[in-house]
Amino acid sequence: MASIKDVAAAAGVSVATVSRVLNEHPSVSADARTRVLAAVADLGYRPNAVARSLRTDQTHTLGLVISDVMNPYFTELARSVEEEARALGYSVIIGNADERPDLQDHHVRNLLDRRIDGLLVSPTDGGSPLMLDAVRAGTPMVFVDRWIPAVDVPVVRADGRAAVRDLVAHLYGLGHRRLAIIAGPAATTTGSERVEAFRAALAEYGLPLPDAYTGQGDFQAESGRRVTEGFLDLPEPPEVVFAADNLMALGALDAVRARGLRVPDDLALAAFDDIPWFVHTDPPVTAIAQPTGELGRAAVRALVDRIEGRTPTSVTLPARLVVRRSCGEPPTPTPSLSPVQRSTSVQRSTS
Amino acid sequence: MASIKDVAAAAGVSVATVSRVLNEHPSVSADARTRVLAAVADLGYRPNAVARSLRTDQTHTLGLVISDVMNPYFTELARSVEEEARALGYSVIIGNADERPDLQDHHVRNLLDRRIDGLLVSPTDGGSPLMLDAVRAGTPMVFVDRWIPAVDVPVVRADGRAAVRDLVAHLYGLGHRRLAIIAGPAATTTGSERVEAFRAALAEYGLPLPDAYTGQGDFQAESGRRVTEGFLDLPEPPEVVFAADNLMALGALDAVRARGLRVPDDLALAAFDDIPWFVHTDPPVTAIAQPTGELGRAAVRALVDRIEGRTPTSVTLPARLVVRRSCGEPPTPTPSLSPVQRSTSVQRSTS
DNA sequence: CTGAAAGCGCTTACAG
DNA sequence: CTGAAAGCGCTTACAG
Repeated sequence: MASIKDVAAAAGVSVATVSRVLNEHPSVSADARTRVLAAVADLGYRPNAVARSLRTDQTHTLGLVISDVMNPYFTELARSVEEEARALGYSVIIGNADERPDLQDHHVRNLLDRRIDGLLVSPTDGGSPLMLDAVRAGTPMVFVDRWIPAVDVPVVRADGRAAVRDLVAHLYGLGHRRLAIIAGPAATTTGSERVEAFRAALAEYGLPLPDAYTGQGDFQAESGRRVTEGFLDLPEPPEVVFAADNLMALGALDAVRARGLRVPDDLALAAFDDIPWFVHTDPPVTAIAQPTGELGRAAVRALVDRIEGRTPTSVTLPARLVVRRSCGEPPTPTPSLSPVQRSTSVQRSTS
Repeated sequence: MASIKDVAAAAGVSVATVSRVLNEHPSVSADARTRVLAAVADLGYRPNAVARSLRTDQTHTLGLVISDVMNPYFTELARSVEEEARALGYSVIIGNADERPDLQDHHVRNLLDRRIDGLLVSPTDGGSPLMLDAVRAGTPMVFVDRWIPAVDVPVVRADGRAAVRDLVAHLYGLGHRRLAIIAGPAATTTGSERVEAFRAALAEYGLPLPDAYTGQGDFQAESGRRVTEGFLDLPEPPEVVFAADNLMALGALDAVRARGLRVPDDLALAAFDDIPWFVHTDPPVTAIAQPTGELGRAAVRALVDRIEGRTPTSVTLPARLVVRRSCGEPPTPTPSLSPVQRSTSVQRSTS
């Protein structure tokens, strides 16, 4: 592969001059520029980004460590992150932690070794020593979706509290009184926040959240299945289950179906995280939607601000309830033709 | 950040010795090794992968360019690629082409500039000059899923022909005679192969595939919707639509639902690519499943073989039909409890 | 406007 | 077993 030396030789100039035209440095004669450009085209020369990074100490690369790529929410997040980063001149390397702290550390270490300019992370746990060290060492970092308390890092996330309250109001209005939750790991902020918001909202209606109705999941489908089976085995099963993420909702759907029961007749279901497929499940799932794309973009902007010396700011965006059919909602005659706005933060889904 | 010089100074040895213990070179005295290791731990030293890459001319990194991350099939492929690569000591950088040739080129160029050791690609089109040049220049490359004919690059893919024939037999057996297809882009191998296989299978039953029943899609949901609407507007609409990928099937589902019609009663549906959600849609979708994880792993093994000087081999794995309910299949009393093996390559889905 | 030279952080023949 | 030195491909003050 041609190097800058080859180009210099072909153009009859020094490597310094080649470098200058490549980096659009103003002081290069028109003549030199033309000859260099011709040589570049001729040799099909492409600058070696590795060498450039070593010299300039910047890689123009962002690391993104997410908890689970197979989760459509995170896939969409990753997509919007890459888009915004590309628009700002950065590329991104994704590390998939699969909800495993050890894998998360593996990726953080790998990314750090590659000297990425900054790190976007949605922590799987409460924060490993490695991650804490990285922050302390001054690595530009921003948390997305999930965060680690007591660490001075900007966080970009959705606040689901209002939407959870809307959901509980919706369920109560539908006549449900025995509400259960499949919670995420308590070590994650989203895991604990969603149970707390749910519990608080229930309290507003004088409803309890007994331990038996609080299942411990891990944000993966299998745990949703397991917890739901436990609920169904109870002497008095709940009337509705709220899954703290879309994958656990999928597991819940599985569990109900496996017993030959039906949603919502035998057990109603609502989920945190809205995804395209929820429109097409049987029945369509009532869910809380996050402004995923906007979260990804805002997170990148914050990180790039930090990297480029500006002051990054934390961002909190609202989530909203999307009502469909999985909670025993009265059927809409022509669902696709009459979208009904229920309130500012509650909307009936179209299609 | 501490460099190898700092470690050398702290351990009272030369940088060469530090490098040797880091790379587990045998000829280092036990004493030197201990002192170096202590210094490394002390300083929290981590080798700079950028510098190492520049020097050794290898990045231990694989590039993966896929056509669409939001497509669950490719998400799963990416996941298995990363897993196998990690097991073999490589990391992977994913480029999402979003079915856009220009974006695909952007990523290929970016990856090449970063001097990745090898490239895994699922081409969006017939092959850009850039990609062809890369092959010619000797960049280790392997195609996954889709490939470019007339280019001497190993390809790892699934052969869907037998499964498509099984599908047509299944549909014929169900009484369907007017079968339509939502095809993928003709410029992609999977796009053209699936129509051809479908047409050939229909021919075996003396069934035609009229132009009106051949809709041109682009593997994205929106095109599935548009094509399906066209089918429904026909004086004599088809009885069943076969979508050449899961996203277009989703669009088809949308279109049918938007008209207040139902699958399979008004229009039956089958899809190429099986994904977890198809079990939970209304109705569960009959689909052709690829051995996605195995494809990803085999592709990585082929690429790493090529990189490390062994001879890579192309791999073709069979796809198989998974029968569910979207084609008017007779309902199974307890679907989850009685999985029925229909033939070696046709199975009735559990759950 | 241009080039010679230093240096980024490593690895690795070479000599001892 | 160990170190001095060269060199990977760039960028960038410095001098002219």
